Amino acid sequence: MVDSPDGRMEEVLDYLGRFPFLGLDLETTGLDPHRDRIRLLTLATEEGAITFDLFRVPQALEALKPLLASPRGPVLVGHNLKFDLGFLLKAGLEVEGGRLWDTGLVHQVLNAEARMPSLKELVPELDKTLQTSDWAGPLSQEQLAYAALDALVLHGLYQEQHKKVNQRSLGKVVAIEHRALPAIAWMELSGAPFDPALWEEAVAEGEGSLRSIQEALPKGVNWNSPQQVLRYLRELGLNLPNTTEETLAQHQDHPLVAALLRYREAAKRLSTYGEKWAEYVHPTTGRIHPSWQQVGAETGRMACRKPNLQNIPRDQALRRAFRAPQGRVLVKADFSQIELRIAAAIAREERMLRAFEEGQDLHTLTASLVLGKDPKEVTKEDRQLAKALNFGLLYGLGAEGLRKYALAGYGLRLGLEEAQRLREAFFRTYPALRRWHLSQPEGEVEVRTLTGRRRVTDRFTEKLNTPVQGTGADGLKLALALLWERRHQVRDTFPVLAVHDEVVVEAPEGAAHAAQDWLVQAMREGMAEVVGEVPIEVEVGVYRDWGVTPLAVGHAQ
DNA sequence: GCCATGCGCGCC
DNA sequence: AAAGGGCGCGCATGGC
Repeated sequence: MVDSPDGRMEEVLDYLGRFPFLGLDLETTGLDPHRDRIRLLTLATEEGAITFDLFRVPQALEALKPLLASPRGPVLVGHNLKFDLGFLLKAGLEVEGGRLWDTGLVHQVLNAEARMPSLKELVPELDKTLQTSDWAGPLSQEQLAYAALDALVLHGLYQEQHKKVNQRSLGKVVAIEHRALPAIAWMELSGAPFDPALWEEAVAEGEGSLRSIQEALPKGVNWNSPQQVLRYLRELGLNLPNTTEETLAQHQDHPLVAALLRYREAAKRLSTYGEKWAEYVHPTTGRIHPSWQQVGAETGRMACRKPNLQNIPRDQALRRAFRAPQGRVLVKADFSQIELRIAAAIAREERMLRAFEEGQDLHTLTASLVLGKDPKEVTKEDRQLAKALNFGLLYGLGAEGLRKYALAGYGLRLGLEEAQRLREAFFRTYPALRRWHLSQPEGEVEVRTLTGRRRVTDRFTEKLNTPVQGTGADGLKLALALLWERRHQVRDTFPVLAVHDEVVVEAPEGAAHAAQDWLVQAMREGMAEVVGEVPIEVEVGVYRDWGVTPLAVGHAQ
């Protein structure tokens, strides 16, 4: 326990610096790095733990900088390090990802799990009752022992996980996760800029349209209840299997069904994207700090919660509420058709690869090849159809599925035979895709992304989708990692959103150009590292807000 | 009142 | 031969 400033600090640091790895754990006065403070910082070696009481020795943090924040040094082992990094970052201590080992993330990578387990789940004998005790006042012996034990158990876990990572050849993936980790902590701490007044405007308009739609619907039925809707429609003589948009879309000619569809859209807007959002604005930063889940999907994709910023409607009225503060801008960049490129690389589909190399529009190409038209004669509708073919058939959609998918997703009505014919034409056009599908083994197998991320599944469609979606996630994480590692190339610039194939950063208006280059280079290099030979295209623009009000547009290949 | 589940739908 | 995949959240419902 280090609870008084004395001359031993240098000695202690010297001692700690000689170990290959250190368990790291913070006890804080709360969960919010913007409001709460670090009380204890524990570093554990296999010999024992040293706990610094930062209330009594605040200068210890500064003294620990050379040990914790230099690019080289002991591996820092912790559980859910995003939490600790948020507090350390807030305190001005920047840790490099190459030195980290997060037992939570590694467990998720080892088992392809979308949820991070608690440390208690990995070390059942651990007693967590003190975790939520009062860490602001005088500390009991039990509390001190708890802080030390938490850090100590990490050693055993690290050894165990390290072995499994090597056995399953997951070293590369684990490295990607650890390099991305500081960037994600950074993004969460920074938060997204949000203007509640603009949001409220959109909400008010939504309320108006909901009211007018409600007038077209009979009273006495809860239109939010699928059960009641189904019963009502049956009384009208419409016997439907369910009330999904896909089903209802086939009866749009019925005025009540049409009104119901409009009601659903308006109601969704107001329930999920309504008044509640004011609560998410942080009282001190004035921004929204969602919880980014680094391994949020079994494929390796990220997820986002409380609130989810990855499913904001594309409606400009809502997106413009994500608005940079005065004098600042948002730079938004996204990968163009990234999953198709990755699929083409994995399946070695020469025709697709050639099209990408020549800079062709793949949806137009598919339309022209499948429909036997000159590319110049491909209509907007043809291209829409090709989009449905490309995205649906790639991952194992059947003819019946294609019909529904084309109708629900693209508003296109196809007959079953027509769908069948298009499906066959698609696979004749891209024979390597067919071979890729046919080459999938039966039963439970492991599938991997191009970086080696692993998932075990027995489902055909997951065998196809996981390597593609997961490789995209790997490339995006490498891009985020590069932003962190190259953060000194820019000033006052940081990531605020990551949406699967899109990254948004915030920058001073005068530095927009530099921020754009920084972002585009990281995205190109990050993705290029995982896909190899396929060209990567990144579309980028500078805006006041989330892609609504442009200042300048650029293009980089 | 709390909690789990199913349905439905926003995004990629 | 056939099989899109991945999330989070709000509401309704039913059990306690």
